[in-house]
Amino acid sequence: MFQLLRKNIEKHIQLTDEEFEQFCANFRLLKVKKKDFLLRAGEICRYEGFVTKGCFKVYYLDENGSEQILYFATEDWWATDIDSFTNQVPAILNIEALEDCEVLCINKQNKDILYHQLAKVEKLFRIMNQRTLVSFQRRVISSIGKTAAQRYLEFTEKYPDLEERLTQLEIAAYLGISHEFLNKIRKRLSRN
Amino acid sequence: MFQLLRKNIEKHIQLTDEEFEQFCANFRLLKVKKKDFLLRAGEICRYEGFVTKGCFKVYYLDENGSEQILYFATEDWWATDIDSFTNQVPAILNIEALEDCEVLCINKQNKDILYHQLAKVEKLFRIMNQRTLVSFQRRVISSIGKTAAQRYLEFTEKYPDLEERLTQLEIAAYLGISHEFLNKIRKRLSRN
DNA sequence: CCCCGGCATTGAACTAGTTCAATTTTTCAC
DNA sequence: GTGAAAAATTGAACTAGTTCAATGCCGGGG
Repeated sequence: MFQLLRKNIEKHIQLTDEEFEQFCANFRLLKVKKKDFLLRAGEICRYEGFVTKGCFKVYYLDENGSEQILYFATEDWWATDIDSFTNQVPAILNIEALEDCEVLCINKQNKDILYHQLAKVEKLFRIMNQRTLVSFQRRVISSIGKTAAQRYLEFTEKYPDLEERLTQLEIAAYLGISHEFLNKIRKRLSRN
Repeated sequence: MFQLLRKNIEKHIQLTDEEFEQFCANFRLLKVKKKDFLLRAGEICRYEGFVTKGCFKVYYLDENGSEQILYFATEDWWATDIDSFTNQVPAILNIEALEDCEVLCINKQNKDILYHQLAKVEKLFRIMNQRTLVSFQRRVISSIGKTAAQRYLEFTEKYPDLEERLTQLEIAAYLGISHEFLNKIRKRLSRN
């Protein structure tokens, strides 16, 4: 559990055993049952979470009640409404468990403590934010420039494991198309 | 020129005069004429630039030769291909001047020096990345969930000054629609 | 001053994607 | 295991957005 977290952050910075101890001391393990929420839009986001088990959907719910899924957070992913968490303002995103989940959570206070105690942590999150930013920039490029079928193929190539784990409705809400149309795309593709 | 840069970074962190001197010493002013490129896809992005005059478009050029504009960088904006700049890999983005421009540029080496010399700089870019990330997340939500007309209205509300400065083609390439259709949206809206 | 290349405008025909509704299949709670 | 609910499948009618082509506009370089 914590080993997974360690591996995750050591992609970006190195920590001694003591430093990692100190790092972990600020997290606590939360269990979230399927269909329960880690965050609801309107609330202030209390946690930044590192998923160690299960899968969440992070999504925006529009005025018509339709979901736009920003990303899926499975094992080894972070999940939060960054704006709400860092600025302690009401969230616009929902974070809901698609399976029974376990998440290592840190709150704002503890994160600020970490930033003070360990200079490296500032760098860690700078790099993580940067990488996430790059992937969202690519997603914008895809969503404004590619067809639904192309975006679907990109999705399956990038996250082959996710496809089996999710329903057609969820994938459609991620791609920004109706689930009926996704069904037609799949049929078309399977006929080659 | 440097005052604009100072104001820009002091939204996020405070610097003493000496620190700011040190900060600035790593930048140099570049002039880029209309239609010239600050970066071309395929090259390695040499600079991270802070625009002090003019306007750039930062865009992806797809296999069919059509442009997807990621953002416009006018005065007080930063422009770069982050992935290419930080990891020194070939860029996928083009950065082209829409007007005669002036940019304060820092190269990778100098940026790394800054990260070492001034711990605050790490924080500065962590926060800047974070804010940019939030705005791209919102853009993804819009582009997968809203109609072209809604996205156009969002754009004009968010960047009222940009609308007059750009051509219809450029705005359309930002919204991810054809310029003909943007024209029809505008006509429809002006008839109320 | 004029001409020309790039931009805006418009309409017609088309295609991608949606909505609705009906039916089947799968899942899963009891 | 069974019944109910959620998800998948499919088709028909529709709408949003594209593509192409023709025409007009207009601003700046010679």
